[in-house]
Amino acid sequence: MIDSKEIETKWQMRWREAKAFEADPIPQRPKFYLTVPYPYANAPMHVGHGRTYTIGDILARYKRMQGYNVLYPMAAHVTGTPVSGVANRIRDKDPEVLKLYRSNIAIWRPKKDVDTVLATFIDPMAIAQFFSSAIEGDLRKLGYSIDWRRNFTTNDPEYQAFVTWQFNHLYQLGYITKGSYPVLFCVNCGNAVGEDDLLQGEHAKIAEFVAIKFPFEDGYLITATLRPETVYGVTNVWINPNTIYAKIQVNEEIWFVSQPAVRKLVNQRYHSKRLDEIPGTEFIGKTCKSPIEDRELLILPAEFVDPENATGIVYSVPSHAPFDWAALRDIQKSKRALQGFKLDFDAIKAIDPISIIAIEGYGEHPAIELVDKLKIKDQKATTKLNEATETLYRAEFYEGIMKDNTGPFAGRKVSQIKDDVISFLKEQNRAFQFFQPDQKPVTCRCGNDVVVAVLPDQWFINYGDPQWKSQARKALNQMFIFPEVYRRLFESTFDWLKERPAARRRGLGTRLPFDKKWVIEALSDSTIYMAFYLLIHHIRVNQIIPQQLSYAFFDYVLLGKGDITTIAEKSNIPEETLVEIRKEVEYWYPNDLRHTAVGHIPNHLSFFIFHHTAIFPEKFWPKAITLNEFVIREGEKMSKSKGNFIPMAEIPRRYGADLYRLYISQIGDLQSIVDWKEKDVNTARRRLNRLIRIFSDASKIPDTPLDEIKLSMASRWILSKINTTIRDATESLENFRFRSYILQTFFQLLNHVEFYLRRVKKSSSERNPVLRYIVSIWIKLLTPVMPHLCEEIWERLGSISFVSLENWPIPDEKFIDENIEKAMEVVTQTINDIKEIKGLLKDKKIGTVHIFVSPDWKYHAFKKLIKADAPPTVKDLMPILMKDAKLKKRGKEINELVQAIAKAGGYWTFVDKSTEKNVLTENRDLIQAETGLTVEIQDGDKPKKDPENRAAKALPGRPALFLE
RNA sequence: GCGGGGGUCGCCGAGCCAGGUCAAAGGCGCAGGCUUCAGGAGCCUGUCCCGUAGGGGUUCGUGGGUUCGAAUCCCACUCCCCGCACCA
Repeated sequence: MIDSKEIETKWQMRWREAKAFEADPIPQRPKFYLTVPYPYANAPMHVGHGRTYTIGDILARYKRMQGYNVLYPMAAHVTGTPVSGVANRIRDKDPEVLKLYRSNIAIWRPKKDVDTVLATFIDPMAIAQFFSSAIEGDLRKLGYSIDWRRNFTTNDPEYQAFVTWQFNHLYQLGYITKGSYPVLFCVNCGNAVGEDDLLQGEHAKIAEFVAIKFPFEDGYLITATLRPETVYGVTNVWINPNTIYAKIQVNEEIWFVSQPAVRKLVNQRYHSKRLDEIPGTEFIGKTCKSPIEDRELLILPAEFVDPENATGIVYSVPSHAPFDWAALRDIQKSKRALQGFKLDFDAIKAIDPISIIAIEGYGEHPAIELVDKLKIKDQKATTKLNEATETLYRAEFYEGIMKDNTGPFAGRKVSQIKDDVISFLKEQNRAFQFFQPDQKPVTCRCGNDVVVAVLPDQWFINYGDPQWKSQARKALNQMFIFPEVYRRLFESTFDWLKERPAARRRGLGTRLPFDKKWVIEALSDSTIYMAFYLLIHHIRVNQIIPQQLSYAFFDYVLLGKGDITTIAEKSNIPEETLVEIRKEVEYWYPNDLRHTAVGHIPNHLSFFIFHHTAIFPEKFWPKAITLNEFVIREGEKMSKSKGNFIPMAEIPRRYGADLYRLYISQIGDLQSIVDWKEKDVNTARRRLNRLIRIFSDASKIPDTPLDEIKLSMASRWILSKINTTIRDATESLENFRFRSYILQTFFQLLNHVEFYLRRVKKSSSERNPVLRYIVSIWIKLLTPVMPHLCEEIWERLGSISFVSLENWPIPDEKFIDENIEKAMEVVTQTINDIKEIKGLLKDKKIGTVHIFVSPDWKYHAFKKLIKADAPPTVKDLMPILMKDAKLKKRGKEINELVQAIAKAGGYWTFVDKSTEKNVLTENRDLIQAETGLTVEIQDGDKPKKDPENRAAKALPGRPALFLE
């Protein structure tokens, strides 16, 4: 028997010792350069991650067997905040993180060593190194044919030199821009915060308000809104009487805002001097001016105004804002609400809502309608008011049209003028952008509230550059994308891609060469790294230090630019070395295929294309992308916290690499999200065990040439099957149909071979040689999926080479016999028919089945019809046969025949008469065994026994039956 | 909302691009049988409904349409999932 764990280790060692997958340029051989994403090295990978790598490896191995020189490299991504975040939290002794990382380390290390390793994790690079090498071990144990010499991490100084070079290029090309940018920010930590840094509100986004200035006394009331277009409908301003406001000086202006808003403004680059504190009540009853039409507006009290929200001052648009209407109605209704304020009740009663947006389905004042409809009592009914606000906002934004009283915007759709309104107001110095988190509370891990800060000198990569974009589109159009449905996703991504912030103030990574305060962000440093795999082992072998990796070095080796003598002198790298590296690049590049996850389309893969077109000449642009969806487990997303996480490291022990590879690659089409089900893995395991049994039996059979043996129909059938399977499997793999490939080469072929072995007696002289022939081909077909088992059997069959490096099989045409395959289908179909009839006759005792092969003339008729290639309808087919004088006299029978074809909608499988008769006769035993009946095969033209006159009903491929 | 994808016989999931042999692969589950000391092991059979002759009926989100013929093509509707930018 075969111990899968043992053979996996054995062959992994052999491959390693023989450097079987270390790929160097071989000029006379065609190359295939395949990449998959490097994993992020801050956590263990799980069974789902291996889907992409397995599919990549199947392809790599297939291409290698097809004669390509294949390079399949791997590295580790460590850039950004995750790794450094973990290090920080371990340094801070965060108990949750300590626990998590203890269990992570325990996956690979004995219990006694865990704390020692954990102690090193205060250094981010220790984490990166640990996981990077752990992941390498995991991937090796799955038998991936990776060239590990080229492994690196993205924080290695050599890689940083490469990224530096790339960004210098982008900068020179003018693709790097600078501007201000709002981010979630923790004032206490003095840093931007990401999802990982948040204690509460981890999915918070930034909401963009428009602050609008309402002239008031010696300055402005600063209101804030999400709907600046409503400023035309303002009737008054709301102030919370129960809070204290601040009077501040910003530049040359005086602003009034709530106290919490002052801090927000500071973070958003509005530095202020605090002049005074003013109770809300002091504003009430005074007036301010509307920002654009210069109308007098009364300042009124409203409790719904939250000083913590936005600027703490709200302008009122009762016609379109439910809150405003509810509050206005409250004070118009009752004088009592105004007690303690110096307010003219009549003036308040005189306030009329101003309608400025027309919208179908609503009347003059939509907010009033909604407040009435939802039976909102007063301004304290926050839940209902929020609901009404959202409904109305949505409706007005997408369907609303500005009315005539809205100046330059009259007649236009709300959704289309929003930006124009903002710039219109800005031009008149009446507005500015104002940000805050879109939810509350949002707190940093340090415990402080998170605010929005505007960073003044953020660096962007400008994917919106029209020339760059059209280059990228050109590249995309030339690329092969599979599954093809995803091309549209690329196209729409390219459409909306614009400026993208490309650097941060923290985390691991490479510093921006032209502004060293900034660290290049994790997606931006991973766009053309496929090229780096071609350099790194040369850099190491030649002991080139990072300082030698100048701009000119990369320009020469990657782009072929510059004078080699000068570069060699300046960098102190010998000319021969430079030439060798350059040759490596010219040989392997471009990347022939990138296989990765669908989720990368809107970011990494798009950047991958953009950056290649920016940096490299067209001949180095990537050729193809294939994609797969992710993996869930028993219907749920896998995550460490849910406890439903199967670490990749456990695969060899729990399943074995070959079984894993088999299961994960056939579980679903690339474009489906697949579900890892333990039951299904087991099914695959059972099938695999059957295969192993057959393989190991076959490996004991001495090699005997097949041409010395007389072959039965059964043997000819299975020999044909294996050869047509080569053809079909090759076609499947050429078209990236991995699932079909495995169905054909594993599940179906296994069924066929078992069927064959059941039918051919052990003692028969043809059985063993045929089996051995089949297995010797079969191994090769399966090597890409289950390389360990196949190597083992290959060796046992007496070969000294690696089957991984053997040639992919080519179908042997002399064995392909479609007639026999079809004939067997006729047999199977006949068996099924007999079973069905037998089932229906369960009351009667049946002992014998008479099988009548169709009369001659019907085969002739069939051939005639097929040759005519007419639609399978009675009116099309009849004339064809009626033209034939011999057939014409069988008018009635012809009609029946044609009816049958028309009903079936075409022709079923059939063979010529003698084949049909032979195959039924040869398989008499089989039919008898399957049906439990004695089988009599008769010729429909001269039946010996046919009491019910069935022979005449037989059709080609569908013999008539009589059971008695 | 915008953009992308999808609703298939209990469940998962092929098929749809290239309409006919599709009651629609395969797996899981379920049922029956065999094997076994026993078994959550293995093997075989069945699994939309009806049927004492290989047949018939009704199905592929809903409603229309094109066609001799539609799960597959067209139109409308409906429901679900994902992405929308600093988490990689």
